[in-house]
Amino acid sequence: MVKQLLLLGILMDGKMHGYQLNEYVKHAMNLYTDLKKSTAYFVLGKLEKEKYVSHQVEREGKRPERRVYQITKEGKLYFQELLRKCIRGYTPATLNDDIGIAFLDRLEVSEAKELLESKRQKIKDQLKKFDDIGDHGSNLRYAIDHSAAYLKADLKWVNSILENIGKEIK
Amino acid sequence: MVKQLLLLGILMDGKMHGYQLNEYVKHAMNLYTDLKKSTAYFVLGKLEKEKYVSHQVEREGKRPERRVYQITKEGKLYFQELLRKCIRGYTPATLNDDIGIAFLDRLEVSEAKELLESKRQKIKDQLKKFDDIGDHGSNLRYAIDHSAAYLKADLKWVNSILENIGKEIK
DNA sequence: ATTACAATAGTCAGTATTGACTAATCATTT
DNA sequence: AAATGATTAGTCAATACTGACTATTGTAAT
Repeated sequence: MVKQLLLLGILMDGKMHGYQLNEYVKHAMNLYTDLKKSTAYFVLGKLEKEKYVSHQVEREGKRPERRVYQITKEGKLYFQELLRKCIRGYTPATLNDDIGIAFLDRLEVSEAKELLESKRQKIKDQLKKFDDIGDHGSNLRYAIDHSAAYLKADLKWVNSILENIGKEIK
Repeated sequence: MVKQLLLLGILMDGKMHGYQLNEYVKHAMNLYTDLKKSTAYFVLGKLEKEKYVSHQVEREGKRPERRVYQITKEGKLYFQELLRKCIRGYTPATLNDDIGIAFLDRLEVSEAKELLESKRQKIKDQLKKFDDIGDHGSNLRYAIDHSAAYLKADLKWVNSILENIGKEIK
């Protein structure tokens, strides 16, 4: 559903062929979702079946044929609907790695510490990447800050686990 | 992979039949992942194919037959492997609703505000639920705090969008 | 005695997602 | 002239996941 919104949103700005779409997603939208090429084609196919997008076949010089995708009138309406639903609703983030912590006591304390240090380093590396991103005045700014906030929460989380891991027996 | 870890981890504490497993997940593990019943059976089937779990058929009184699942020796090793991978690695949380914000300018400011208010209320409701959870001394505490931290980050995120939404033209 | 609902145990068809693969053209290097 | 790698445009089999459905037994209400 998010992926449909993403593709429709891009096509709202004009027609595009497959490669263009995928490159655009990979470079300009990589923060929002990691949409694989094959998934993109699948979603496009679905949107086409529902008449929300259409395509014409084009060819430039001797290059292989390519499909230029275009949003339809119904598609534009559907985009608005999805957009409203997405902004009105709330999908809490899922805690990906926490399940491991639930079973932390199955490991020896020393090993657990090492592994957690490794996780912490990865979080720090990610965080550094975000610090290196300069000023995006656009509303990409919100997504960047949002991601950074999550990363900081993750860092605190690991730190608090590391602090408490030794002193279970008080 | 997280789901395999979850099921194996539960089975590490003893054999269980399907219903028991699913109820346990639903009540004790609902914070970690929302594992559907049919997914649970699917994952169990896969784990069984790989020889990480086995099952015997039991029956109590005239109740329908049921499968009692049990972790194998290889399963215990595999659990350790998954556990290490899960604690060592890091899977950043995905920004579910941010894609909507990317297209926020396709809506009128007044409507956008209303929709965002609605989202904000939902976040607040969630947050309230977490505040109402008392003291869990166990390592469930970490997951609760982690979730609450994400929710607070989400709240700040929405607030900052709401604050800036009017004054794009300066 | 009957109705209704929770407990019990799963199946299955359909949807979503991905990794691996194919294939042609063009520019650049060697 | 040959090799290499980016550009271009997808397909396909396999995997993962879910909602909707089926059936039986026990238990409490009416």
